Amino acid sequence: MVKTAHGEFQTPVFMPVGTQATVKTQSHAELKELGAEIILGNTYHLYLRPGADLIASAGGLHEFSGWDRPMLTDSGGYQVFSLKALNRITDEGVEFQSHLDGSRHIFTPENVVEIQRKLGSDITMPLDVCTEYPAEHRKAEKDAARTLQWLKRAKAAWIANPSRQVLYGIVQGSIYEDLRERCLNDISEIDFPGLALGGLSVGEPKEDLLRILDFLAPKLPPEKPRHLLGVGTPEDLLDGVLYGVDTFDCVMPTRNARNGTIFTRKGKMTIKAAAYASDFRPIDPECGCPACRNYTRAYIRHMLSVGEILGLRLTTAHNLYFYINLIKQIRQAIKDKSYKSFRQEKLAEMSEGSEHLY
RNA sequence: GGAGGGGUUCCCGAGUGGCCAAAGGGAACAGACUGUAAAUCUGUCGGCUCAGCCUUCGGAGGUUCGAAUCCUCCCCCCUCCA
Repeated sequence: MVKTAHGEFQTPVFMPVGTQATVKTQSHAELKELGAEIILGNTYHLYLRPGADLIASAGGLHEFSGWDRPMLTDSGGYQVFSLKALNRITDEGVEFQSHLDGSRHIFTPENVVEIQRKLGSDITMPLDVCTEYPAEHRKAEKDAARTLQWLKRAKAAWIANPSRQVLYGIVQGSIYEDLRERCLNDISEIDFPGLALGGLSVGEPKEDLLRILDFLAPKLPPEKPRHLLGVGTPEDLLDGVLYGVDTFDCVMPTRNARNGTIFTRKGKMTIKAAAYASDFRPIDPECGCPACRNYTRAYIRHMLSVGEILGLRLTTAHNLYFYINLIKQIRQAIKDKSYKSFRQEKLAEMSEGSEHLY
């Protein structure tokens, strides 16, 4: 259980990504119905539009958007990675050009704290350098050292003007155990209330992700919540929990939904496939989501192929329901002290293939 | 009846003697997507025994070393005039 200024949420939890203060295609009422307890917004995107001051003048993100449950904002560190062609990193911070109009901006550890203060999110992330994959040890080391300096400055900025918001630390270090360990040790001296693991699932082999999680898990402070940034697939969630991850965020369920990939208990289903054109059954007869309760595969496929918005809404609702429900089942299994066998069963079921849903 | 324009690979549409199995777009099909520049992107898209061959640009015939492109006749569509 994690408490925030806007209520509490249970862990482990999956938070849908709502970059621009909206989880694409879903209303807040719908998100709640799907069981979303916390959502994520993005500092970089909201800073550019509509602007932190405007959101502050509305009273913060919660007032602005109408979402009254907890909210986490990512720092823009990921955009340093995903929009790297548009920015330049220095010790001071990141000089970047807006992907919208090319205008120049500077993000520093300090002003990213300040911007998020204006946004009023409950959990905030410091500016970090998300190391790309593959990266040589030297490069990863440099990024990690810079991230650490930025974390110290971010923490100092927060202390200078404390708030009810919490500021997490972020562990970088790419796929190198020595760097991950050094990051963790250095960060522990700064005393963050929660820790995020960054720079994972950025293209590295799955075994590297698991190796790093396995390596870090016993070294992480047990009393502090652990967030696994940007991860992942349903299988990743099952694995992450094994290593004590408390919170996850990922665009996968929402983005893949819009692109026609549906997640089911028996694995992925590409609903746009011709095979479903005249399949008048629900996606999954055992799923309780709004799409499965009321619509057929053929109809959902039709909605997507003709470009109707309802198709995007239905697949998004299904995937979020699937992720959130999976997490709920995980919580129950943990309560029942049967998580390891639960995980094995789930992984086995997911590998069967969606053609075995009936 | 007269004048003009046009029929191209599933659709739209470029191509007016060789570099054309034929631009581009769409559709279709397959794949990708992990702190969202994403309702996006990539690939395939006549057939085969696939570095080659065969069939194809309304139909038939002809000119030419070579034709979707030139000529003749025919069929169909559109616009304007009567």
